[in-house]
This record gives sequence, C-alpha cells and structure tokens, in this order.
Amino acid sequence: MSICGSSAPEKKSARRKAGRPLDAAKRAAIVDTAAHHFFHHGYAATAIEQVASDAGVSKVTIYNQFGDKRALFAAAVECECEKMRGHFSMDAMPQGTIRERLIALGEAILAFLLRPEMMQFERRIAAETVHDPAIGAAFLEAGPRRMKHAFAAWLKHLAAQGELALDDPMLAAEQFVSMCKGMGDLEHRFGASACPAERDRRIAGAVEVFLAAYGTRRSAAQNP
Amino acid sequence: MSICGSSAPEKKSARRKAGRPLDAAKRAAIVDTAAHHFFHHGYAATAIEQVASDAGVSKVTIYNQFGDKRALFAAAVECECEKMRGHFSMDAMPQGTIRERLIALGEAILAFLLRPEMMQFERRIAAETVHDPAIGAAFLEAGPRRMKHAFAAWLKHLAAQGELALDDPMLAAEQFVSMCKGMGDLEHRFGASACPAERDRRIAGAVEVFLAAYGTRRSAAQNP
DNA sequence: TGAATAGTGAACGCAAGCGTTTAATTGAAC
DNA sequence: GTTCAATTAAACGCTTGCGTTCACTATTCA
Repeated sequence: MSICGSSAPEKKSARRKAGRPLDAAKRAAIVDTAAHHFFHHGYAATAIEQVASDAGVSKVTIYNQFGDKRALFAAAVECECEKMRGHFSMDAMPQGTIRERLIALGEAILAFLLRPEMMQFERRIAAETVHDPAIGAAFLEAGPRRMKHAFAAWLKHLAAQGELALDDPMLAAEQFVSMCKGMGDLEHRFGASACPAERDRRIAGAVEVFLAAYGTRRSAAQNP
Repeated sequence: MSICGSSAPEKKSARRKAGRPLDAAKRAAIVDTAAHHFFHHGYAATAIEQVASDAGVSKVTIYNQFGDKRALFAAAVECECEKMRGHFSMDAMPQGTIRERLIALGEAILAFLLRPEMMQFERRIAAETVHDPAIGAAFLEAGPRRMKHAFAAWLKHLAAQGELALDDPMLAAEQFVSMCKGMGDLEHRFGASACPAERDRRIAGAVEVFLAAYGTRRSAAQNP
C-alpha cells in the first residue's frame, strides 16, 4: 500500500491550527483502500463502512476527512492519477537502431497500460465519467494526453535527427500506440486473457508499418 | 423502442401450455427499458421498480419472466448484441480507388463505433465484465471479433487481386481500425466531445500509413 | 495543565431497493 | 362458459448502506 493524498503540502508556516492535527497516515490508508474498492467493485457497490474497516479506521474519520462518498471517490481518482504520472517516463530511452528502440518503447507502453490495476482503473473511470464528466477529463489530462505529448516530442526529436520523416508527430504517436494496442486493448477490457505472443506480434507489426510509412533511408540502412 | 427478446421461437407445435401465454410485447418492452437503464445508469444504480414503471409493467411481471436482476441484465446484453450484429455489414462496399474505399470504410466503422449508445454499452459491459467474465466474452464474440474477421476477409480479397500486399490480414485489419480510432476512442470513452475534423485527419492518416506499408505498385498508380 | 481538535465504537434515523406474498383481474385455450 | 395461467397493485420483510449523533479517548499546542 502506497502513500497518497499528499494534497496538504505542509501549509507553508501559516498559523498552525490548535489541537490534534489530522492524521496523514490514516488519510493515506483511507484513500488507498477506497481506491482499491472503487476500482475493483465500482462506485455504487463500494460500502464506506467496508473501506473504513479495511483501512483500520472509523467510519466517522472518513466523514471527518472527506465529507461524503463522492469526495472520497474524487480523492481516490486524484491519487491514482498522481501515481500514474510518476510511473511512466520517457527519459531512459534505450539505445540501438530505430527498430530496436521502437520495439522497446512499444513493450514498455503496453506493459504499463495493460497492468490489471490500470485496466480496472480505466473501466471504472469510464463508467463514472457518465455521471461526472470532470472525472474523465481529469484522467485524460493526467494520463493519456501527457503520454502522447512526451512520445510525440521524442518522435519529433528523431525526425530532427533525420531518423524519421514525419509532418505530424502527434498523429504519428497516436498511430504507433494504437497499433501496438490493436485489439488487445479491447480484449483485455472485456476479460479475454493476455497472450504475450500476440502482444509481441502486434508490436513487431506496428514497428514495421510505422517504419514503412515514416522511415528514412538512414533508418532503412539499419535494417537487419 | 425496438422489439427484442425474441428468444421464444413459437415452440414448434409442442403441446401449448394451457392458460394465458406470456406477453411477448411486454417482454420486449421490459428488455428495452432495462437495457436503457442498465447502459445509462449502470447495473447497481438501476432499480427494477423504475424499469417496471417505465416499461408500463408490473414489477411482478419482470420477476415472472426473468427471475432476478442479473438474468434481466443478461437478457438486455443479449438483445443489444443481437441489434449490433444486424447493424453493420461489409456487403455494400463502395467502389473507387483503394484509397477512396479505405477512407469510406474507416468512416463507416467510426460512425458505427462512436455512436453514443455504443460507447455507453461498451462502458457498462466493461464494468460488469469484472463481476461476470462471460458477459465480456459474449460481447467480444458478438461484436469486435466478428467485425475483424469480415474486414480481414475483405483485405485478403484485395490482396488476392493484387491491390494490396500483405501476409497477415487479421493483423492488418487490427492495425487499420486501431489507427482510425486512434486516441479518439479513448477521448470519447472519457467524455471528451467528438471532433469531426480530427476524426477525418485520423482516417486520412491511417489510410496513408496503411498504404505505405501494404500498398502495391498498382494501388500507388491510383495516387491522386 | 487545560483547551482544542482528531479519532473511536456503537447506535440511530432514514431511504432505497430486492424479492415475495396476496387477492383480484384479465385473457387465451378448450 | 370453464379453466388455468399471466398480470396487476399494494403491501410486506428484509438487507444494505449513507450520513449523523453521542459519549469517550487520544494527541497536540499554548
């Protein structure tokens, strides 16, 4: 269980409230447990008393800290998004030919996206987006769009170095990720079990098609 | 409101049960209304009494015909899948250059997949798949896999005619559809409003990349 | 030490909603 | 017309679960 809900950054030396302070550890435990329940059983099917019990906390404490159920859900979403933000980085790009680098990237992206927790999270957020569009919007900003920008920047960099030939890095980024996901994304979402072999075939296929469209003489020269 | 739930095909002259028969029209109304509620508000948030009221039917009738809530949900899913099956066909393929045909196909596929009812349906099925994997599996069979096979067969046909050069029609089909969807799929699912211009850009881009990878001299000759 | 605030456990009020029962009515088949 | 099953409205029992209250304890600051 990780530590979340650090949304109170020590209140820069403002006059400290008298009396016993809120217990941050408890808050973290609550958010963590709530996230687990919400994303595994759904919003309506999650009982606050169960969350309280599992978090080793009194139900009243939850109401003290969060107010009501929706606010607790919002906090859980916020926390999960924060985790997501830190979890994927394009910094440590592997070396090698373009082909090798694209394959490694495809694998990293899929490994990140297809984690069971991520699938659960996406399912639930999508379901709750109907009731509260802000939730879906927040998720889009925190996750997919951020990733897409980072990936597009990387592609643009490669293009500047003459390793790729593309006009629209954002579109190309979408295309590559979409092809890597292929229908595996859908199958995962609807419960079909993951098949590593097929995953690899999709990645390899995506790289080939991508390079056929956006490769240069230089990258073709790196062909095995 | 359409007519669904025709799962009682007149019981081929077996001895008719005595007494008043089940009312098929009511059954259809129930399934229709239930589908609407389930896919708009979610399983847990749907009240049977509300469904009964909206369908102009007594709650007891629902329990008579379906037994319990889960069975009603299953019937709604089944009905919706049936509608889906009949809704999309690859028969009426447009004529023209490959480029034109692919664009038309991409537009048709997206128009079908991005309908609000379809998005809702997918969201809910995904959410309920966690509780009951059979639901997700049934949906996959009834919808996406069927579509993929039909599309792959069409691609194979084109390849046989020398209009495309591809080894793996199934993979190519996935790639094309995935690129057409791009991130628009995700954005839709999480509430971002649809942007027709971006949709068209994605389709055009998908066609270009697809043809760069799988086009032949002949299809290149059709270039504008 | 005392004031102020947080946390606990138990109980309560209340509403929603599933599934059942009952008594009465409707409608199809024989 | 008789018979049998479907339908109905209304009520009931029961469970779940949200949000609150209360009396009490624990922790921190002044």
